[in-house]
Amino acid sequence: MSAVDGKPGLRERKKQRTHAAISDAAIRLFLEHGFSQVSVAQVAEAAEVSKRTLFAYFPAKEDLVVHRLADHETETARVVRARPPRTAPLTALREHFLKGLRERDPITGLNDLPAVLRLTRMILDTPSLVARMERFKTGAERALAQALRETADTPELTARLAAVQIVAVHWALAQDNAGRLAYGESADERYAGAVADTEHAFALLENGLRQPVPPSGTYRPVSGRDAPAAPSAGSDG
Amino acid sequence: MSAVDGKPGLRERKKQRTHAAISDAAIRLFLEHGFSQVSVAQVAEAAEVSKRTLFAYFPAKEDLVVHRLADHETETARVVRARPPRTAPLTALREHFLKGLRERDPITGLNDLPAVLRLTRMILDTPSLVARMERFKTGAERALAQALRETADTPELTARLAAVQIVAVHWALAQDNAGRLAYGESADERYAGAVADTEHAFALLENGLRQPVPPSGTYRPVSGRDAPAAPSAGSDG
DNA sequence: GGTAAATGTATACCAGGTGCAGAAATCCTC
DNA sequence: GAGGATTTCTGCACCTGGTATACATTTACC
Repeated sequence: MSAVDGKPGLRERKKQRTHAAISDAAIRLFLEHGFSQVSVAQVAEAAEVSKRTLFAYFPAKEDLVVHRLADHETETARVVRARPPRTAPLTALREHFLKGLRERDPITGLNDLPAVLRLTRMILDTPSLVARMERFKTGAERALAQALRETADTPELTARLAAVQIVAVHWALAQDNAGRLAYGESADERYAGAVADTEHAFALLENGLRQPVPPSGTYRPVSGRDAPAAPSAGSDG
Repeated sequence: MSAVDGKPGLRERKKQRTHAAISDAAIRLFLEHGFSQVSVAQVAEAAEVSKRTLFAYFPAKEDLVVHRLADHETETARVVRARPPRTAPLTALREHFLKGLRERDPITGLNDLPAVLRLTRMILDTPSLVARMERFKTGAERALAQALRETADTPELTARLAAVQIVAVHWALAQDNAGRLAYGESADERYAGAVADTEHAFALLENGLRQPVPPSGTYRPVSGRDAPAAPSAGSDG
């Protein structure tokens, strides 16, 4: 017929449409009735596809949900690789995370659009989905460690250790934000605190856990609180 | 009958015996044929128990393997709580991990008894078992964060961040050791390197990632070496 | 010794996931 | 266009992990 289309080819386009159709049906059903309440057979039926085909597109039920987050697996590594010259990896990562907060990137846990909120909630409430996210963490650690080795001349072990710390902190920050939003706080309300916590967390990464870290310029050694003077901004206290 | 026995009670003893019987049969079969090659029905049959009873003792197949590591979930938290007065949590944790290395505690990855080695290998090679271990990590993080809050007056967020970093580093060190032993190195050969890496890792935790740590020995942070004088001892290079 | 509670068993069942053989669609070539 | 090669989809049977039900057995307690 008309060879107007550029490259993709009908087969390829159809595959993408099927992929999207299955994913959409799955998310819709899961959000409506809960992840464990919906069987893959029901998802397949809703997507007008056989169960066998569904598993050809998604290796497991959990992937119907988390495949959208797969891109983030290499995000930190990409940020480190793409950082401006003479910039420390940690600096680039902090700026990137702060940008994510500003833009309410769901990966930071600071997006309160109803759909995002419910999805986040569902993931955090479903052990098997959390487990799948952990696997992403592992992948992110590996990719980040490699990026540190290749672009910052970080020795093997140091790169690995730095990577696991950084990924763990990222995840903890995001989970903290998500938890607060799930609890009812709005993204705008949470924003200032999220920024303060992020700065705090990266300061901890940079300076170590040895002594309490100065929250914002003023250094308080051992007075017991490393939270800022205005307690409502950060989350400690 | 004879009320000779002290406290346990027959029922209790029988339960413990059944528990052990199931676990032993499982480990034996898994080591012999591989985790995924053995069905829970086979384990139940080998333990002379019904499948239903097996699941009454172990909530999931993976628990047949990892239940022996359940105690370690709260280990770091206990170490922090039991530390001597005026000792920093990190110091206590470092000493404890070093002690584990000396004693070839399997949790450090530095035990090369054939049985331990094969079990470690099996766990690391089986995704679902690794996932189960990750859940232990999460539990360990929570417990450690609480211990830090309660015994070191660490503020909420700081405690959480410190906990995830510490647990991640522990795990990374252990996995590195286990990986090397699985690769053929002996525990005794690895010991010096493991100690050096541990010191390096804890120095990183204490002092932060700020200044790139020198590849070999020129940089001495505060006290003594965080990288050994002989570069071949550690793992960076 | 008898009885209630706990524990174990057999059976059937559900859901996730895979293997297989064949139907159907797409692609490529003429 | 027609035809065959190739890929994809489907229906089906099947396996395994895990659970619900209903019934038997053991243990503890009086």
